[in-house]
Amino acid sequence: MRDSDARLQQFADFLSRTGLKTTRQRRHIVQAFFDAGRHLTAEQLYQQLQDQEPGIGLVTVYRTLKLLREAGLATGRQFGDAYTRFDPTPADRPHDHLICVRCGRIQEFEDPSLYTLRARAARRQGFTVTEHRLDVYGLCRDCARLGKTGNGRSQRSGRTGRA
Amino acid sequence: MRDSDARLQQFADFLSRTGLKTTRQRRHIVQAFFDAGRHLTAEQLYQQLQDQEPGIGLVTVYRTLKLLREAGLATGRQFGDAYTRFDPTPADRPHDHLICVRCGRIQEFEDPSLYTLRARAARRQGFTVTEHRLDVYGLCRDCARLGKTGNGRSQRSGRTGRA
DNA sequence: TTCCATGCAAAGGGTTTGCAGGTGC
DNA sequence: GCACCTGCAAACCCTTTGCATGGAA
Repeated sequence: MRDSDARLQQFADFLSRTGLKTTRQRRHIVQAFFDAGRHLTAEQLYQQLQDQEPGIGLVTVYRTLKLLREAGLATGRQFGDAYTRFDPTPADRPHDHLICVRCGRIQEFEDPSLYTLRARAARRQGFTVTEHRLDVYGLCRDCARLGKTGNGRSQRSGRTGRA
Repeated sequence: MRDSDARLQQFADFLSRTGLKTTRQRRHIVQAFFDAGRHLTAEQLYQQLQDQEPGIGLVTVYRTLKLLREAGLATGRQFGDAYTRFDPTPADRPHDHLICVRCGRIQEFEDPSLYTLRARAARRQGFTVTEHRLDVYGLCRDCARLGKTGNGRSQRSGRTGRA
């Protein structure tokens, strides 16, 4: 049984629990979402679906992703560009991101000591932590190498670029 | 001499260096920006300017903030909502944020060990770090207290809320 | 006097919503 | 059969851009 089948079941449970319905489109979207890679935008997921099940609207993809978030099965993130990117949760352990500012590549990492750090910061200011988001920007190995051999500039697109 | 005067001078230098002009509007916007608090949206800065110097357009505020970023004097950040928020840089030491998911309050903190952490994560994957962004979400002291006495729900507005 | 800057209105662009017809349950 | 769902088009909303007028150097 594929991993996505278990997730699909969880989502179905959420739907019936909430009085909503399990439709053909929702099944396809959720399955594609959990089978797909990480950090997908709604648009990318939509494109991917077109190949296997044309006729599913982008709007329905957005609506289903919203439900997935409400069900606690997906997380939305925003990096430098205009898009919201989605990750399955808690598919794996929580993780943070290294983002290459040149090619846009996104890699993940995990560091338990971050939990100590965030708890310490929060305690000092009377905060109660529920979650965090750490994005580390820089150059990936390949782009750093290119930089040394004197190559060009960023290839990113974002509308509201960072700093 | 106000802190903002020094910054204003830096900005003026940037402008002339780049072949751009120091205008009345830019002076007002930059001064207001450096005199104001942190994490302001373009809209908030615009509102603040209306009081002291009506007739400055929101568009000009956006354009000036963009120049400030290019000059390295401002940084844009995006938290959960749809807005880009701006901070003077490098006014103080770099810092990260605690965001109350209930009332939207934003507090700052700084933890040097984060630099060790991010360097370690990057090294493992061959990344070269240039900067990072850590947002910790939770409840501020006041909202946590309200929560215990059984009060209502979030007051945030965001269009593309997180997870 | 020459560009650059401003302000208005309109366009961009990702995401959400209204509505008429379709479909789980 | 009653809600809920879908897909289209249109609306939203923050941000950017086009254009004609105004202003710095």
